[in-house]
Amino acid sequence: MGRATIYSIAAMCGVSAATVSRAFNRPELVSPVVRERVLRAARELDYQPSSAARGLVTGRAGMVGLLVPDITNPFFPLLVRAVQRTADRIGSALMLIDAEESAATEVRLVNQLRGKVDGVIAASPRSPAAALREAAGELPIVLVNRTLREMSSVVCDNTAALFDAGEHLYGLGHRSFALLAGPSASWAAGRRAQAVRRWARGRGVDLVELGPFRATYKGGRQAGEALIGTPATAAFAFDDLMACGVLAELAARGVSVPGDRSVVGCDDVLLAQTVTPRLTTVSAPMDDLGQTAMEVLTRHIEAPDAPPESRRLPGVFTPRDSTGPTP
Amino acid sequence: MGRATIYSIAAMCGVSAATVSRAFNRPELVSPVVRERVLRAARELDYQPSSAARGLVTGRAGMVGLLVPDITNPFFPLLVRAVQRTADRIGSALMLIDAEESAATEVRLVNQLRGKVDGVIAASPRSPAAALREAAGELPIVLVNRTLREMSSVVCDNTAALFDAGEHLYGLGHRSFALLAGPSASWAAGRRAQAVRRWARGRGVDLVELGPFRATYKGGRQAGEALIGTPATAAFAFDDLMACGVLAELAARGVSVPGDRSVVGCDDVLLAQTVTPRLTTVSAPMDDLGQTAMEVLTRHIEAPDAPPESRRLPGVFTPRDSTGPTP
DNA sequence: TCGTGAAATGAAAGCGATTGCATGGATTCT
DNA sequence: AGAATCCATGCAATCGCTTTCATTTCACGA
Repeated sequence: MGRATIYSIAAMCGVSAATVSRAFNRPELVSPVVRERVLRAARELDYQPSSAARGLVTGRAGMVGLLVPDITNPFFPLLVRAVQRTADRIGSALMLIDAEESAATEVRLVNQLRGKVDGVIAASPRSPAAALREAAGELPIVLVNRTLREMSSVVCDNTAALFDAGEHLYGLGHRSFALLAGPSASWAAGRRAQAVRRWARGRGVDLVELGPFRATYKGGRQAGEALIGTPATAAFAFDDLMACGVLAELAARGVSVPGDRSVVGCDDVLLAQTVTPRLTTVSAPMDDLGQTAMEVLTRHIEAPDAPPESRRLPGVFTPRDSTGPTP
Repeated sequence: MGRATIYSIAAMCGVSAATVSRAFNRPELVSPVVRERVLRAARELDYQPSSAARGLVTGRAGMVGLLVPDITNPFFPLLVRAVQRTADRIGSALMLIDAEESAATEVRLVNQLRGKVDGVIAASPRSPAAALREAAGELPIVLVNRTLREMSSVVCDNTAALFDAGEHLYGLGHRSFALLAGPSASWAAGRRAQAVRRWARGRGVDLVELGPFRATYKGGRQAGEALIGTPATAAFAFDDLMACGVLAELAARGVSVPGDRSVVGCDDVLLAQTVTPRLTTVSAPMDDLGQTAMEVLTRHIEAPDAPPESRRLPGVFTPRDSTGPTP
C-alpha cells in the first residue's frame, strides 16, 4: 500500500485529480463543499504531496541551499537558524552544504546543486570570484558577508560599530592600539581592518598591525603572543574566536584582561558571552542577516532577471568585560 | 533555452534517451564508444540530471533529513559535518531541520518531511516516543543519542570513559564527588548519571547529586553555585557547555580550577579546548557517530523492513587541565 | 546455411503532480 | 424565452527520467 496520491483522494471523493490539486493550490476555484471534502479526505489518508512530482512540473524544487565554509565555526549555526526559519515560513526547505573550508569543495558542491535547489545563499564563500559568477549564471545566488559586482549580497557593516568601539576605548584612556588581522582571503577581514585604520587615523592614535592570523582559536593564541611584544594597550581582534584565543594566551602569560590590556572581538557568537572575561564585541544582527538574505533570494527566484541587490546591515557595539581603563 | 535534458543529449548523439539514461546509470549496458560520446556531450552541455524527474520515477529523493533540537548547541555542527560527508559520498544531499528546541516543531517538521527525503536521522530528539514511533512507520528513522525499543539508533556510550574519568580523579586523591545532572528529559543525561553513580558506588566514594540543570552555559553557572555549597572536590558535569558555566562561576567566585576543585565535562566540543583551563572531558567520536548513523539509515532505506539495529560507540576519556590533585 | 543466444539499442509506459482548454449547467441579461 | 456569461469541474498533455519489453544485429556452433 503506497502513499496516498491526488488520485486516491480523487477516487475517494468522486472528483477528478485536477480538482484535488486545485483544492490545495487554488482553493478559490473549487466549490466550498468539494474543497472541504477533499481536504478532509487528504487528512484522513495522511496525504503528503510528492515534491518530486510537483517540482517536475512547476520547475521549482521548494528548496534552497545554504553554503557555509565551515559549519563548526560558531558564527554559522546562528545564520543557519535564521535562514531556516525564514525559508520554512515561505514553504521552502533548507539544504545545508558544508564546504569544510575548501574552495574546491565549495565549487563542486554548488555545481551539483543545480536542479536540486531553487537558489543558494553562499555565506562567506571562499570560492574565487569567477567560479561564483559562473554559478550565478545558472542559479540565483545571494552572497552573505562578501560582495561582488553584479551579484546580490547581504553584508554586515561593522564600520560604525568599530568606530564606537574605538571611541569607547579612547574614552577609557587608551592611546595605543593593535589590529589583529584576519585571513587575507576574507572579505570581512579587509573591511574590518579598513574601518579600524580609518578610525585610528581620524583619532590620531597609534595603531600597529599584526597578522594576518587564521580565524581560529589557535590563530588567536598566536595573535596574543604577538600582541604582548607591542606597546598597544588595546587590541581589535578579527573575530570572537580569535579574540578568545588572545584572551587565553594573555591569561596563560599572566597578563590581565581588562586590567593590563583590553580586547574587542567581532560577531558576538555564543562563545563571546561565555568566556571569562565576557568579550566586548560587535554584535552582528544574525536574524536580520539570515532573513534578509532569504528575502533577496526569494525575489531572485521569482524574478530571475531582477537586478542584483546589495543590502548592508549595521553591527552594533556591545561593551562587556574585556575592555577597561588603561593601567 | 532551458537546461539540457537527456533528450538534448540524445539528439546530439543520435541515440535514444534510454541509451543516455543507461550511459549514466548502467554504463555496462551501453557500448564503450556510445558511452563515451554521451558523456562527452553531457559535459559539453553542462548537463545536470533533474532530481525531481529521477525522484519521481525511482521513488527516491536522494536526500536525507537531519533533525537537530538546537543547531546553536556546539555539539551538533560536528555531527552535521560527519553526516553530510557520509551522505555526500553515497550521493545524497542533506536537508537540515533545526527544531529550535521545541518538541512540537520537531513533530511538525518531521511530518512535512515525508515525500521530500528518503529517511531521517533524528539527533537527540525531544519528541515524545509515540510521535517518533508513528513517524517511523512512514519513513526510515535512525535515532542518535537516544534509544527506543524497535527503532534503530546510534548512541555514544560514555560509561567506560566516565569510569576512566573517575579513576583518574581517584588517582589524584579525590574522595568526594558531585554529579551535576543534565535535563531529566535527556536520555543521555540519564545514562551518564547512571554511569557515574555506578562508578562511585563501586569505588566506595561520596557522591552528591545536584540538579537537574539546563544543558546550557547558564545552567552551568547555577550548577557551579550549587557545587560551592558542597564538600565535593571534583564534579562531573552533564556536558561541556555546562562545565564551562561551572568553570566561569567558580572563577567568578575566586575558586581555582584545578587548584581547589576539579571539573570534568562530556562531549568534547570545540569550546572544551578553548576555555581556560582546557576542559578534561569525555570525547564523543562524532565522525563515527555521524557515519554510522548514515550507514544504518542507508540500510533501512534500501531494505525498508530490515530489523531495527542499535549501535553503540564508546566515548574516550580525555584528560586536560581542569582536573588536578586534591588541594 | 540456418538456428540460437547474447549484446546493444529503441519504443513507450509510467511516476504524481499542474494547468490550459473544453464542457456542461446554472445564472443573468435583454 | 433565447443568448450571453460564469462557475465548477473534467480531460489530457506535460515535466524529465527510468525501466520493461521488444527489436535488431551479430557471432557462433551445428
